[in-house]
Amino acid sequence: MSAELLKKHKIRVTPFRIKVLSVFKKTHSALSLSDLESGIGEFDRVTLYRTIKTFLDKGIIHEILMPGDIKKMALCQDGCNTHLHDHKHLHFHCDSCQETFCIDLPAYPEIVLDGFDIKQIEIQAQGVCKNCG
Amino acid sequence: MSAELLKKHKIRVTPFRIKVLSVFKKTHSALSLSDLESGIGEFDRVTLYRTIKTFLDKGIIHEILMPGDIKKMALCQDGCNTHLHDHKHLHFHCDSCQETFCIDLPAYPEIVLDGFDIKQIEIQAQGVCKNCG
DNA sequence: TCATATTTGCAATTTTGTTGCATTTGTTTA
DNA sequence: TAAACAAATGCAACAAAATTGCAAATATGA
Repeated sequence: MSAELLKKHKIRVTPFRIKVLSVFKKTHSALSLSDLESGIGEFDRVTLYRTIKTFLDKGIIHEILMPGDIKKMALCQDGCNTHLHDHKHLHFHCDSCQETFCIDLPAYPEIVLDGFDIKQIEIQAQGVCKNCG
Repeated sequence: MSAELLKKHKIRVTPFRIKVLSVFKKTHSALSLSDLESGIGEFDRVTLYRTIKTFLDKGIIHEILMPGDIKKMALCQDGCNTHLHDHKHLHFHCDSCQETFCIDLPAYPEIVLDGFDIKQIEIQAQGVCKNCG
């Protein structure tokens, strides 16, 4: 339940935040800013910006940036919080339906670069998704 | 030489484009929009936007989007053109010096997802680079 | 060198994001 | 359950970033 999620991250439960979360929960793919805007209905732009910022800071949602200036957001996994975003999944963008999905990977690829200390790896994939293929 | 690069992609050789390319060639890391702006000196913003758009379209440069809303650009490999961007490298962002590098990989990870037709994979890594580590 | 399509630079406009502040609301605790 | 207080909201004003249309300038091929 959305209220629990907010409490877990120690921020207040407000109608607007519940509304935003409900838009995220309604879909299984990641949302762009305009997806959110149209999903919410009437809203104040400033409040939405601040809500998104808070959700990002608290580890409630994460940003997904894909080639072609595509910027989306999706709900985080349970383990995420303000300081740690640990997503053992890749982000897949379908060139056909334009949707972006978070897909869990059984084994996350290991990459070693001599001299570099790699702290985090993100994988972005593009192609045709299960529904469109 | 920069003029050759423009000719190869069938666009006109102009002082402004040469200037922009020279900024790219001067550095080994990827450039943000403001890096470019300060590298060029005096310029018209509209012309810069259009030049970037043209270079992206023609496959002369590619965009790199990293977590934290970091957006940079870098010169493409030889093989790139309007329709195909084939980068067998990963993008590494150093949390210390804030620079972003394209790093060639000897072996690019193979990823298979049941039902999905993966056409392209991009890997973004974060951590501490060779120079800072 | 000329003709022509491309590119540039400017002005105006639109879109996107930010700041400050007064009001409202959620939560804690007595 | 009421009061107290911090957090969140909504509005207005502002600032920054990006886009459009168009006239003038320029690169290129004949």
